[in-house]
Amino acid sequence: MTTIVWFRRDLRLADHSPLRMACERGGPVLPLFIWDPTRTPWATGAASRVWLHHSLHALAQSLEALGSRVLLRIGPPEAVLAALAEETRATALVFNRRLEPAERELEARIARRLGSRLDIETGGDAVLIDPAALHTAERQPYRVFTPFWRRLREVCRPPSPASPPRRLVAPATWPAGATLADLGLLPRLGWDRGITDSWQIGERAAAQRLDAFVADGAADYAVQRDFPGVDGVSRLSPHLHFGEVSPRQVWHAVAAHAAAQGQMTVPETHVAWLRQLVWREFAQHLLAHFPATTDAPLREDFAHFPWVEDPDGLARWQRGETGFPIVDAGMRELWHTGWMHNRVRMIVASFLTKDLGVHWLAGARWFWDTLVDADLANNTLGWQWTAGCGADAAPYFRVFNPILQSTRFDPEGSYLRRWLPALARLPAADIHAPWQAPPLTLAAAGVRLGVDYPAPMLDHGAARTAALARLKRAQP
DNA sequence: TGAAATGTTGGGGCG
DNA sequence: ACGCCCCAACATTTC
Repeated sequence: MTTIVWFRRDLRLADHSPLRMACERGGPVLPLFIWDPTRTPWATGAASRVWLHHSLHALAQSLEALGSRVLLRIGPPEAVLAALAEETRATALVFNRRLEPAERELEARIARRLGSRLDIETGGDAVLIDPAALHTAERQPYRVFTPFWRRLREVCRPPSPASPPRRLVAPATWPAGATLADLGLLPRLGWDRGITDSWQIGERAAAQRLDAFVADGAADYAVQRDFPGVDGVSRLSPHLHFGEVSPRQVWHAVAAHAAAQGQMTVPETHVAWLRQLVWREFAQHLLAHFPATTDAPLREDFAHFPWVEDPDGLARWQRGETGFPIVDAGMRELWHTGWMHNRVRMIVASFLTKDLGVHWLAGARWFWDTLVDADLANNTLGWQWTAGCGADAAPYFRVFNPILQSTRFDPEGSYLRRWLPALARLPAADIHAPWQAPPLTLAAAGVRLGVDYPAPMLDHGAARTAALARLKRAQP
């Protein structure tokens, strides 16, 4: 009668459909997490592994508080599940579906291999609304965000989140499993301090962050969200990626906040933030409909685009040594914390794909390895959007000016100073483009260009012209 | 969720 | 007083 609950990117107990299904079936519940080190492509990146380690630790503690555990196993999921079903004489398997191409193929293999032996039931907690349930009047998938958003607001009525189970029936005997350390998720060299210092990981921390932001931060989100030097965004993305909180819970937290203030609808102040949650939804739907876009451009006219081969440029971008402060600050924030403000993500992505002309996949792979919120759907959408080859993509001529963006969105230079201490003593007027600062100002601030901080690696005006020429040629 | 080039307007300095 | 020019501010077009 045992039901296996296979945890994937849904590392929480509240509002967890498979867990609820398992409880309703009665009988023992066997929570399971599988780590597959052989997994390719888009194997979990290094920063994400750090997060995963701590999130699994938190999940294990929560389950222990319910008199249960999480069983850890290592290997290809279909083999692990088959062996475990055999060992435990389990009768059912429940899990949440995922929308990434490799995960959907995996689910299909599991259904073929185990469907006759196990009662398999799945949940769709990864999204607010199933991709098949939201389409244009011509029954096509949406490729443009705004109509997607409008339609979703009309039809999407996600059910109220479920409470976590109060207790779980444990199996009579626990099968042998791996320890968390056996998974080898933490790096040998201790570079993960920046991540663990920057984040509280796990379901409880996610709930606290959500509650705090809905109560205090969301009202100012529309105006604050573009300023990376201001604490104006929720930073919920890694929690959402690992399913420490579900999109449904976010949706309802906003609605509940409105109701508590006597409003029937979502307050206008919070709409801008929900809109971002729906960008995540849009990305998931796009990936479900266009699975090849993780590695190939959605727009066919980009199939043979002349990307520039520039390993040195790529390396300088990765290390935050381009000489453009806003770009370097972003790349250093990423390296240190595993996260980057979204405005700055757009700026650095534009710099890589337009100024340097480097293939968007190189950027996508770097983000994949270094972001704690690395999410295949979001990452694919974001990079293709910036490069101009994706859904609802930026028009080819949209090239961010890193100096202008910096002056506009970090006018005092507070973000730059935080991540580029070498420039901290420069006045606001000179910090965005230090190579244009008067020599006396540089000297007074203790900045020797090329020594304390790099000289700019290129001329943005010339790079922009070259990018426009490349891009214009690629247009249909 | 862009930026630069180009066009237009109107206030103010100045001869 | 008047016309001229400059240029900031804003609008429009173009890439």
